[in-house]
Amino acid sequence: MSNTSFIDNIPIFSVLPSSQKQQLSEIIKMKKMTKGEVLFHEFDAAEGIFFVNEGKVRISKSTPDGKEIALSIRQAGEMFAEVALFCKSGSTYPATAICIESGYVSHIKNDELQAFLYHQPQLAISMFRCLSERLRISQTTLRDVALYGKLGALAATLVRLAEEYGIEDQNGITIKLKLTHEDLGSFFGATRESVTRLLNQLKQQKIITKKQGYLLIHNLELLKEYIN
Amino acid sequence: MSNTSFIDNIPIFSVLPSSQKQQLSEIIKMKKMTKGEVLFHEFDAAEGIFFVNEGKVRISKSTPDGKEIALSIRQAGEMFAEVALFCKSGSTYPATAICIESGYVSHIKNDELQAFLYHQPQLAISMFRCLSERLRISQTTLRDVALYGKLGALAATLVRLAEEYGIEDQNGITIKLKLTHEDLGSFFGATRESVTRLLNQLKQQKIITKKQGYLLIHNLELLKEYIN
DNA sequence: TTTATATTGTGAGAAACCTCACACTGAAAA
DNA sequence: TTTTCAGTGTGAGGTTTCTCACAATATAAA
Repeated sequence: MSNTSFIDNIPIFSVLPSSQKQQLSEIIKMKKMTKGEVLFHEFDAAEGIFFVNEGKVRISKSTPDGKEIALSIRQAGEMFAEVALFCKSGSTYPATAICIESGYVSHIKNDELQAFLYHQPQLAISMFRCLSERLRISQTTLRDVALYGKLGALAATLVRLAEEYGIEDQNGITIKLKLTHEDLGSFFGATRESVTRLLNQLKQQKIITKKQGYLLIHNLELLKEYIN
Repeated sequence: MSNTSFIDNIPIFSVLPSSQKQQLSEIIKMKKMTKGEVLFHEFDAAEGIFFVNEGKVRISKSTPDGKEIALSIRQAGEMFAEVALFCKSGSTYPATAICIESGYVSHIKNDELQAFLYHQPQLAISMFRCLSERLRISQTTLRDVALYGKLGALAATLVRLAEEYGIEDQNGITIKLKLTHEDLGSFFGATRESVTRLLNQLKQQKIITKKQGYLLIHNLELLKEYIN
C-alpha cells in the first residue's frame, strides 16, 4: 500500500520511524537503469546521493590515459556517491558509476537530503558510520596494493568480494559476480594476463576453482594468509 | 581568559557558538606528546577522536611482516582517528598514530562527543565533510598507486605534501617536513633506494631540489603532469 | 548447427622495481 | 676537532609484472 516499500529494503533507512520514511519517499526518486548505462561520470557536478534498489553498479576512477581502477560494486540496499553529501557547492563526483546489471536506483538531491538529515540525527549517524567504514576499507586496500605484490592484492580482492558477494555451500564460497580477468585486475591495477597467471597459481593450490563462470573459493583461510 | 583558546585554533570547531565551545572544553582533554610517542596502535580499542594542537602526528598502517604505509601526517588544527567516531562498540583503530614532532594533542571520548554532536548538527556536518574529503583523498591515492608507477605515485605524493605543508616563495614551494627517503617511500610503498633514484630523476629535470634538508618544488605543473 | 565475438591461456622479451652490498656525505655527539 | 651514525648514492643482479603476439576456448548470435 504505502510507497515506502523500496525504502524498507535499504538498511540504512531502518533507523527511521515509518512517518519519516513517508516523508523521505517524497524526496527520493526511483528510476530504471540498464546495463552499460552511466549514472554519472567522474567530474560531473555532484547533485545527489544514490541507493541501489535492484541490480549492480560499478564505481570506478580513471586516469586521463584510459586506465581504470574499480573502487567497489554496489548492490541492492547499498548507498553510493555518499561523498557528494554535504560537499561544497560546485563539487564534482570523485568517481564514475556505471550500471553493470540492470535494475533500479533511487536518487535524492543533496540539498533535500541535507535538510531532511538536519532533523534526523539518527540517520545522519548511520550515514556517518557507513562513510567511515568505507574510509577504513579504502585505506586497507591502499595498504594491500602498496605493500603486497599483485598476488597479495588479488587475494585481498577475492577475500573482500567473498565477504560482499559470497554464497556459501558445502563446496566453498561462490562469488556471485560475473567478472572477467580484466575486471578483477581493475580492482588493484593488474593486467588481464597477470590476473590469468595469478588465478592459475591459486587454482593449482586448490584454493579456488571456476564453476559455471563464477569463482569458487575452497580455502578462504589460505587466501587470507597471503595478506597476513 | 577562557579556556577555549585552543579550541579556537581548530577550524572544524569554528562553526560552534562560544557557549558551545565552553561546553566542549569540558569534555576535551589536552595532553603533551613527545616525538616518537605512540598515541595509539592499530587494533587498540577505539576510544576516541584526536585533534592536533601543536606538533605533528603520523598515521600509518602496517603489515604483519613489518612493512608500513603512511596514510597521512596531521598537523595543528587537524583531526585524526575520525574513523573511531560512531563506530560500533568494540571497534579498533584502523591505523597507528605516532608523534613525529613534539607538541600537544586534544582528545575527546567517543561517547561524550557523540552525545555532544547529537545537539550540534552543524558540527556533525563539518565532521561528515571532513570524513568524505578524506575518503576522496584515499581513493585518489589508491588510483595513483595502482595505476601509475612509483614515479607517478611519488609525484602524486609530492603534490599532496606541497598542498598540505608547502610554503611558497620566489624559488618555489618548500615542503616543510623533515622526511627521509624512506619516509617518502612509505607513502606509496617504495624502497628508499627507489625513492633516491626517482628523486634524482626529478632533480635532473630541475623539477625539484633540496634546500636545507627540505624538498623544494620548482615546477609543480610538471610534477602534476606525471599524474595526468 | 555454424559463425562471430569475447574471454582466457601462454610464451618471450622488456621494463620497472627490489635486494644486497658497499661507498659516500653531512650533521650531531664526544 | 674527531668520531659516530643516520641518511644518501650507486652498481649489479634478481624478481615481478607488463607488453605484445598469437593460440585456444568459451559464449552469444545467426
